[in-house]
Amino acid sequence: MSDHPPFAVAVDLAIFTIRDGALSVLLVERGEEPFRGQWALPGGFVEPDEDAEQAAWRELHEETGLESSARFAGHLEQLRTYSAPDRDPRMRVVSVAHVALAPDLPEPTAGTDAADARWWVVDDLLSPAEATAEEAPELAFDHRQILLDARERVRAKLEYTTLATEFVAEPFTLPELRRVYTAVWGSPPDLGNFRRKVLGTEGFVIPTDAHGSPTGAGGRRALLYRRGPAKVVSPPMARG
Amino acid sequence: MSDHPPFAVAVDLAIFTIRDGALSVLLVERGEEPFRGQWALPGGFVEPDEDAEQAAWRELHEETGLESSARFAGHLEQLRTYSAPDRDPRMRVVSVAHVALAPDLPEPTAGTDAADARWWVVDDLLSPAEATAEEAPELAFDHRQILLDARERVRAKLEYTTLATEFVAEPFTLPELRRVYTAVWGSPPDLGNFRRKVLGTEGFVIPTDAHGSPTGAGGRRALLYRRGPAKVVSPPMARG
DNA sequence: TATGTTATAGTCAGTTTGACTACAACGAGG
DNA sequence: CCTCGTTGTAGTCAAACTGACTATAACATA
Repeated sequence: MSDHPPFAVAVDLAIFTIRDGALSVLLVERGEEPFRGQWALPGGFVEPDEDAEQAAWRELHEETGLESSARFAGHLEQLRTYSAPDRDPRMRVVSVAHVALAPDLPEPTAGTDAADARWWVVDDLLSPAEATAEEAPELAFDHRQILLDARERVRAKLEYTTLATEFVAEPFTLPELRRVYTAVWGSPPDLGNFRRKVLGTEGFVIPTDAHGSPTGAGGRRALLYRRGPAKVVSPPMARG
Repeated sequence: MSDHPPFAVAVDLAIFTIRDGALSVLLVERGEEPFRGQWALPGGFVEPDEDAEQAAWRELHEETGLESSARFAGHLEQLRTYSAPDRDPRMRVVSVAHVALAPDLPEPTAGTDAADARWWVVDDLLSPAEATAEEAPELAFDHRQILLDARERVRAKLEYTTLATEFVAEPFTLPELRRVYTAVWGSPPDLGNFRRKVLGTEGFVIPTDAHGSPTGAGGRRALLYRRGPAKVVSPPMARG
């Protein structure tokens, strides 16, 4: 075994939500060098007395404006660790990236060291033929790769878990839940088969006896459901 | 954003192989404090000019005795990062754990700072009613948890990927491949259905025209196969 | 009240599964 | 060299699940 050179350890977050039917991610405009003025995933350094997950929760609360008092409804999990020696020009920084997702997150407030913060449509950011720079800026550091990995994680997890319910506020309707899949996968799952799968999976959702509100576009009002205790969907739901 | 306190960054490896029909993992006996004399996953610190994956490969070669010259046949992937503040009593160390697996790994040689190194049966180490201390020592640091997570990763990946082929040396027979599933899952998948799934999944295995050698227990000799290009199995193979 | 829109229910052929049974090929012991 | 136990291979069949539909009920809005 050799020496143990000092590293800085950071967390970065890909915070997802569904806005206007599109999978969206929170980015902050950097107010400091390096990459000043560029957009990046929110994040920060791990403090001496916390682990990476606690740091991620702390950053999540800071960036979304939900102070620790407010109970955060949603999901946070570790994605993977990025550790290329030159990923930060200043110094050696390894980043433990996390994925978070939640319904109904408010417009963010710029953090202390961020010039600005807003939601972006993920597919715009990652489309190969990048849209206009207005809609798809280059990301700082290796955050484009992190975002790619994070999107794939969420896409995959919708297949074999009940994670989609974390994207909607309770109570919710099945059409709302289906729109989550549509946003994340890019195309809607078959309506009838989707219902059959969700309702046929024990503990995926729990029916209530209430009906949703008018959507503004007419049509029958859907039943309202709550999240069930089930976590896995087996066999998985097929991706379009 | 605050300061960035210094951390040490290490990698730990859960190196799996199948020995005598049992999923086995390589442990080293620590020759240094802390946890001197206890058994631990092999690992080491990340050097200034390498990323975590490179460090993991380096440790893998060192610990298995395969020097970089010898081509390592197997698989290495990142598992997750463990960062509890008190996980190492000496100092703040975050560990990027990896899972490796390979066929036919030789008896290990003790590394420079390890008193000893040998293979252990994973299920013995992790069984709730721990067997005798001879067969199931307590692991140093949080390595029991890492090993639990690593085993679950391998179990899960056998379901929906062709990873099992990384546990056998080419060319291999289907019964050999089935023994991998038996060892990892704890019970054998149905013989006929297993063949149907493997042979029916395009690119899982490639048949050769050669037959295996006598097994010593009589019986028909099985056909030999090579790994195919397919990486995923969809729908997954059912576990037990 | 008419009309378009949306949720819900049901159908049906084709595929995949899980649990079997039958057969073929081989090594070893008499 | 013939028989027997062992192991690999092939096939069967009902049950479950899927993917692609059609039909109908329940609304909101005009």
